[in-house]
Amino acid sequence: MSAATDIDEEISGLLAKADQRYTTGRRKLVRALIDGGRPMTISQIAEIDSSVPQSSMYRNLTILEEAGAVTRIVTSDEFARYELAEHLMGHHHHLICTSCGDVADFSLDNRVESELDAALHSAAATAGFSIDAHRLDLLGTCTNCS
Amino acid sequence: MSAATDIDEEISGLLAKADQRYTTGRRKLVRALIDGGRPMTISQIAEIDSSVPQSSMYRNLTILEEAGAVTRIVTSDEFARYELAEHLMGHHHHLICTSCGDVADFSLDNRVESELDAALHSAAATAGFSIDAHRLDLLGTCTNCS
DNA sequence: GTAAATAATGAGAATGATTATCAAGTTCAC
DNA sequence: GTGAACTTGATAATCATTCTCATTATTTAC
Repeated sequence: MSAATDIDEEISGLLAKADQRYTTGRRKLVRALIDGGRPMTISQIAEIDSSVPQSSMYRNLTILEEAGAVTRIVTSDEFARYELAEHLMGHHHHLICTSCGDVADFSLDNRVESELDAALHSAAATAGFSIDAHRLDLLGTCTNCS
Repeated sequence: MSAATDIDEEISGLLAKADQRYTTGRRKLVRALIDGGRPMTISQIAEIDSSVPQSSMYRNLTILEEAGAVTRIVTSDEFARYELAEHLMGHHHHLICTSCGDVADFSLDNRVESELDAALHSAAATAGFSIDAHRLDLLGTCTNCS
């Protein structure tokens, strides 16, 4: 778990590599993502920092995603959600509430995670599929909704 | 793995329970999903059976989903995909090609699957989250694209 | 420093998958 | 067979997201 400053530095580097600047608007988005602490929709990010116009949010979240600093996730509802990329957050998974749509993070312990990885690699090999990442979500009901 | 006839019968029952008829158009959709053998977009289904108008596809796939016969899955591209529900297909996971967007099915062996389930239930319990299902996808490159 | 060059911003228009509408066609109950 | 209730399909409407472009901010060259 890095301090916010370290994250900023890393993102600054990622953007530089992509020939992009780490502007004030982009810093605000990153700050909001850190503060939110879970994958957030555009409007949830706006609730945290309403000073960033919507069109800039979309544009800059896309740029941050292309630079590898942010991940865009699509659940089952109609809104995309954004969170800091896995190498900034640590590997984790999502609890998706099918009632309110909200998403929270959780992780599995390393033993389970690596057994799973082994099984996934062997399954992928059989199918001739080359793995970049895996994605594991739980669908159910969160504390607020139950 | 049930024969097509058994699937039809089961779907007929699911629709009846939802006060819906198993009409010709809905049968065609189910047939196309069986024939496709993987989660398909609206236009991929139309390639298999072009006799069903687009508005009916959307409407009836939604009805089939509400009846529990079909699952709608959203990956990262802009098109939703549909497949037969898990209790008709068997529990499985998805290989999602980040290059062409296509999705294929695979399964893990039962030992891994039940260890995973145990780990997931304990993680969910900690978060006070009640699990309905889990969803595990591999992101990478399929044989066609590599 | 200053001015030209280049990039980022923000307001609003455009796009496109999906959903809603509604007149016409089907099916069911009696 | 008739009428009520449901389904269909063509088209219009919706709305998250993307694009456009004039304005503003930042960098670079001198």
